Amino acid sequence: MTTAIHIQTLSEENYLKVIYHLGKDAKVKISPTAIADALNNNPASVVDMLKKLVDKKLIQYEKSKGVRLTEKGKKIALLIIRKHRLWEVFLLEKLEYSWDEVHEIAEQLEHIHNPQLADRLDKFLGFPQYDPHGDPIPSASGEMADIYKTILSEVTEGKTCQVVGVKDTSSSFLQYLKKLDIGIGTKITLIEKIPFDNSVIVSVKNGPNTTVSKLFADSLLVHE
Amino acid sequence: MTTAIHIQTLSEENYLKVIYHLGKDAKVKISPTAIADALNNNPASVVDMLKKLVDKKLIQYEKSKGVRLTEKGKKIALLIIRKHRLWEVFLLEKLEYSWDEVHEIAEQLEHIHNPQLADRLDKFLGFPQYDPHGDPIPSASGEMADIYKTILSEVTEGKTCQVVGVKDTSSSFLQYLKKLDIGIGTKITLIEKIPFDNSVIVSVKNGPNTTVSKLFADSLLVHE
DNA sequence: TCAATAAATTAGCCTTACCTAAAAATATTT
DNA sequence: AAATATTTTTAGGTAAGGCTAATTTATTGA
Repeated sequence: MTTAIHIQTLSEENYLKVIYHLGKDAKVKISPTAIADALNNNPASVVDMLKKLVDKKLIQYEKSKGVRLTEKGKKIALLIIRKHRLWEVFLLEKLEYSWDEVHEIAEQLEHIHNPQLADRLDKFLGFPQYDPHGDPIPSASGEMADIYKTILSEVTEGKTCQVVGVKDTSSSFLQYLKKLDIGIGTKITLIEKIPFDNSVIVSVKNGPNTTVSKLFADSLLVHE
Repeated sequence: MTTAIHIQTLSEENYLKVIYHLGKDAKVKISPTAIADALNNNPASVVDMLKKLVDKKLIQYEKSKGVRLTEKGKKIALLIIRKHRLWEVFLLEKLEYSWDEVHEIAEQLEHIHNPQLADRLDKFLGFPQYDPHGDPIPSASGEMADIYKTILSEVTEGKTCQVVGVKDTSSSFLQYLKKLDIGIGTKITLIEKIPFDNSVIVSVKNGPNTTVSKLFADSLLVHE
């Protein structure tokens, strides 16, 4: 049976995406209010839309259990997230946008509909596993790798990690990164943590040791 | 004075684009009915929208003169056309879509908003001058080259031209093109036209002479 | 347990961008 | 110039997807 993914409206897609994300990072009940907060709109509007999504069999909704995506809804949500993250990689790597600019544009691009688009983009980009914020890109079949990213300051002494993103996108931080020659994919070895002020001694690209502050180490997202 | 290009709705952008195109290929009066035909909607709806566009100073409308774009409206229309054609190049060259698939996806992509997007895409693609249908890509400043494209059968004997697109996107035609090793940018020299059946003798990439039918020569778009 | 508070829902409105049907204005023919 | 046809415009309506305000239902905690 071919479960054709019918085209959703932009608004429906945003609801599915938000519901997916809310369901991810906590096993809590997903309420209309939570969705309204995430979408920056009104709970009353959410209730309307939830009815529509239930009718379309994209979600299940019982006051007791809150909102849950159906398999169909989850599939669509994951495809949107897949497209979002792939486009982010494209914008950063090919169009030279910066980390803090890609998200907003990807919010628009994720809604472009075409059956082959995600897979072709994926191939063109060389099947990236993570987006510029270090979040995993769902596979064509809708599987998503675990998120291993942490902040540099939590890496074990002696371990080498790879930069996947930043938590701070201020230009002063980004300029400092540039000065240290750190970008996405850069390998950093954590040499030692200094207990006194929690600063961290690292080696960038196996180069000479450098000391960075706790603030810095807290702002850099890495994969171990 | 910075004439900020305010964001238009998708619908407004489509009106501006259609009005631009209608104004291009004929010096005729652009009427609500003509616009309705082009957009596949109702003249009554068009009249509504024309009022809105007049209010926004994107068009001028007098029953006597019909609709005309203001400078502001023209600027926006050209930017949308620029994005459309750049995305078409991207889809064809980078994502390996075929000539007949790119238009529909570009119809969506042309509405992605970001101040730097068109220019960055342009640079990434190597500043292409024409899209896969042989239509000129407006420059960043909103200038558009003339359209020199014609069909192969109208090329002068002895002249060499370059393939810019196809008029027929049937798979039988596309397969035949593949067999003849003809793609976008391929150089073809028109050796001789046969009066009897209007077939045409050509040399592809300065290779051996081949004879193609009038139907074929009418279906291939080229630049002289 | 029962008030107090918070969340969910309903009811009624708004805007956008369409629609149809009818009326008004223009064009075209004869 | 009148009659006919065509366009344009007006009037009133619809579906999406928001909104506020009021009501109902749950939750909490005293």
